[in-house]
Amino acid sequence: MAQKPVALVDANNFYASCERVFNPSLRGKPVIVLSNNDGCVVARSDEAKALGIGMGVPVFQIRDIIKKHHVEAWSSNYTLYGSMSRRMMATLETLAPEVEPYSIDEAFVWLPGFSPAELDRHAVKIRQTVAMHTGIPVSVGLSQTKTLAKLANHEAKKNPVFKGAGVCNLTDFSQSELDELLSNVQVGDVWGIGPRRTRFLQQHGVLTAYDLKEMPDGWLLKNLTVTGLRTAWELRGIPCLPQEMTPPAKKTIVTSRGFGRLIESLEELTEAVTVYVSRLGEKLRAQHSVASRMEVFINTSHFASHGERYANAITLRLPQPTAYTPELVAHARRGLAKIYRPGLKYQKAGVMVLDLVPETGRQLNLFGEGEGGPEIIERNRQLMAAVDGINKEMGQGTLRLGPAGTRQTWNMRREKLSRRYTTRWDEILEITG
DNA sequence: TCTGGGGTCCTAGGACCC
DNA sequence: TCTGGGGTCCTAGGACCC
Repeated sequence: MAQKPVALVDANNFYASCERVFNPSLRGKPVIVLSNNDGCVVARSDEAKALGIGMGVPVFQIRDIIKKHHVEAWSSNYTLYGSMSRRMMATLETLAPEVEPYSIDEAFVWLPGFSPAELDRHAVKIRQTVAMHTGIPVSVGLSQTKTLAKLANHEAKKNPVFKGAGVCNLTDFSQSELDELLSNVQVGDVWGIGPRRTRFLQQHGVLTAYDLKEMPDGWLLKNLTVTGLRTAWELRGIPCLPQEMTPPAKKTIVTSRGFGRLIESLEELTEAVTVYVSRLGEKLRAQHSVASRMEVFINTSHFASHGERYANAITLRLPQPTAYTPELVAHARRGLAKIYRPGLKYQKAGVMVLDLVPETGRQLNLFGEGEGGPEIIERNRQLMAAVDGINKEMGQGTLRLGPAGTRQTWNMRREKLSRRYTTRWDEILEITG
């Protein structure tokens, strides 16, 4: 039976490419994008990779390279990247009926009924159209399963045979040609095989994707659980991973940040947690969910050479499922006060909501007292909808709860932030002649 | 001085029940 | 020495992904 070909379309060096789209002077130069607080490298242009700058390295360790080679180091600008991602996905939607966005910079695209030759042409068209509409370069990998499409995409980026075209189409490979290619792929480069399993597999003589594919099912199940077994089947061309056209609602949502400087007082921690909970409430309401449980966590620095190390978390069961920010804030503050210890220098705080249920499906506490009443819940829901609407239109944080504080001197460092070219009128690209 | 943030799935083990 | 057999629910931790 003929299977449905799937393409993995993945942007090249996405964040660095986004910065270049609006700042052409960065083209041809080594560019890196930094994590929050300008801590680590999270994206690198090809030129930066060629300088030996690794993924995830702390910036302070590569100061010399940055200076010597005039590396352009930019703070991450997720507002910009999110907007560029939506443009990219919208473009893909025009090129194929079945698109599954997988992460901010990649999507699975199903192309039912295409012959291998048509797939080649369509992959080229995808690359050209995305480049034309967004300015972002992408690579395309094609095969019969998601895992093989991922692997093909990796080949399109790394293997000299495919790199020039930026496309690797495995759909017309014979089994022996495919085996040949798989035996040149390190087992650790297979999607789903992380550092831990790579080490384990190598110890057992399983060195390549081909070796993994050929292992007996019983051995795979016993040593790599059912997830490893699925990976091997996918390498054999048997789809085991579902096609998810509409993203399922999230089951947990987290908002957490490291601070721009260490903070000690409960007042400032409370201020930060209040801001995070407000953001969390927005995310929760955006997917029309309410939360039944909440976790609050704080910690000091892992790396502090002085000062005591401390990390703690508390889980609260909410009296009834809610997405009403003032209620979430009240619970978060209560939890924070319980785990706060004075005299420590805190580096990070975060809030998570768990056991999310659909807003419409919640159990209303019909006979509960006061704040639980259905009319009040409905009024609060409308209030939040109004606040979210205003913030969406006027910019995040335009309207917020008073006690969140306005100084926020603990906010993260972003020393070299590009403008929000695509989402803010006052920061739109200017053409000067 | 300086080390990201946000998710999912799977399994094992304990508490508790009949 | 030996000490039921299920079943459910919950949590913690591991492993992986971007």
